[in-house]
Amino acid sequence: MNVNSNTNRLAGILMRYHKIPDETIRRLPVYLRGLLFLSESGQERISSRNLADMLSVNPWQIRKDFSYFGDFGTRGVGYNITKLIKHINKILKLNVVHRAALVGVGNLGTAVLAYAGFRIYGFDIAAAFDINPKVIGKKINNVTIEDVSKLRMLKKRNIDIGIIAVPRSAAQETADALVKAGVKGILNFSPCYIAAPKKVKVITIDIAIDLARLPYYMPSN
Amino acid sequence: MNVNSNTNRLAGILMRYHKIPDETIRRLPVYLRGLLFLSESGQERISSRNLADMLSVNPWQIRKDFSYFGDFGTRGVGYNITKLIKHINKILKLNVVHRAALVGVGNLGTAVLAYAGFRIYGFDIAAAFDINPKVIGKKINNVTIEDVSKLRMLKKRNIDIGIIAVPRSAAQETADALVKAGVKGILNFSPCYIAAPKKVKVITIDIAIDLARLPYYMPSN
DNA sequence: CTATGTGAATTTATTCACAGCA
DNA sequence: TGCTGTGAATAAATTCACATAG
Repeated sequence: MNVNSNTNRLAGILMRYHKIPDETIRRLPVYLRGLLFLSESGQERISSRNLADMLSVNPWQIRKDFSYFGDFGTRGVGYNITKLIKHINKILKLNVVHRAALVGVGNLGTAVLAYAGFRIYGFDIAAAFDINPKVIGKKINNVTIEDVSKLRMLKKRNIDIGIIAVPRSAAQETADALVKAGVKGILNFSPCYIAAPKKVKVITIDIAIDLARLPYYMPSN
Repeated sequence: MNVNSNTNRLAGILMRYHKIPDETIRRLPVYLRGLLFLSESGQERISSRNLADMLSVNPWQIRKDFSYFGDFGTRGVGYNITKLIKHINKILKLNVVHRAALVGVGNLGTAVLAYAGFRIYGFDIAAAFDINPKVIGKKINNVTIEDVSKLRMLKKRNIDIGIIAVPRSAAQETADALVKAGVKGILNFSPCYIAAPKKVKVITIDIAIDLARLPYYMPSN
């Protein structure tokens, strides 16, 4: 009993030590984007202050965020950009290519399929599905659109992420199918809550909801 | 001087009293979406618990959020849905129609223009601009695409929101043009920071950045 | 002398527990 | 009795200040 309670306490301390704030995880991709930009332009080092100015955030926020993972920088010098990119990629598990399947190739789906911005984070949209016979067989961005009934065994095809871009009424069943096919994460563009097993992470992006809080912050005259 | 300091203190107290957490503002559109859905299906009342279950959040979070604005509900009964919708719309300043101008009618821009989800919050994309002669003059969703050089005097056209869906390299100049034309808020889809005067609120949506934190939360096996 | 890394202080947000009203 | 509304308690995130390393 004493042993147990000690073990639990220890586990608690270790977990607490390793616990990364969600807000930090949310910011890491932003830092990464900036760092990749700097890397492309050939820069080798950067200080927290300069990176902060560039991204319009606070330097101490950046240092605090990085400090959760160990010593990335060199005191008096700054951060080595290449090294930092590698570190962040590893933390976010972006150091391996993630293959994704898109479901729903309408206006938004097409935009997603054509969007180049995913590649810098190591994402590859490797498959696309739709229910509309008119678009099935078509090729967009080197991806041939398949019948949605073929949506299974994604795990076998090395696909671990699903992207939902279907109408709201079909969103949940699409999610269910994706889970069944073995994806471990879902990016949902439908304006609704998606239920999924705990082991599958769902992130919902609702463009309208972000727009909806804009007027609140706009001056009235 | 004494008077001044008292006034300031009073203003401070009043402002503190009225200060709404940003996180609450972020959640209001989510509640609103759920309530609109309920309203459509004819329901009249709902309790914080039922709404919470529906949206997969906590009841006390909902009650706390609403409590910043006064008494919306009836103890022992719940909330009147219609009344609540009106209240939230007013808080978010969605009780007037907001006309928006879209700049950049590529894949993403087209999807935005075709997206019906904005309407429930009272948004109306009233104008669209592009630089490509091939699309200028075309009509999508009843909006005729204009030459981007015509992008000015949006205020005169009663447009107060700008939506940026151009390549990153043109994002900042587009924002500058929108500000000059008199918009008070900008929704930016370009993967970069946008500088704007303080009086203009900018909200950036970078789809890739949201996707980028998905693998972190996905189980490794 | 410069810029990181981190405990401590502060601020902000969430959760709880229950008084108070229908 | 049922459900809201809200102070108080807790937890989380941000900001600060400075010791520390190059």
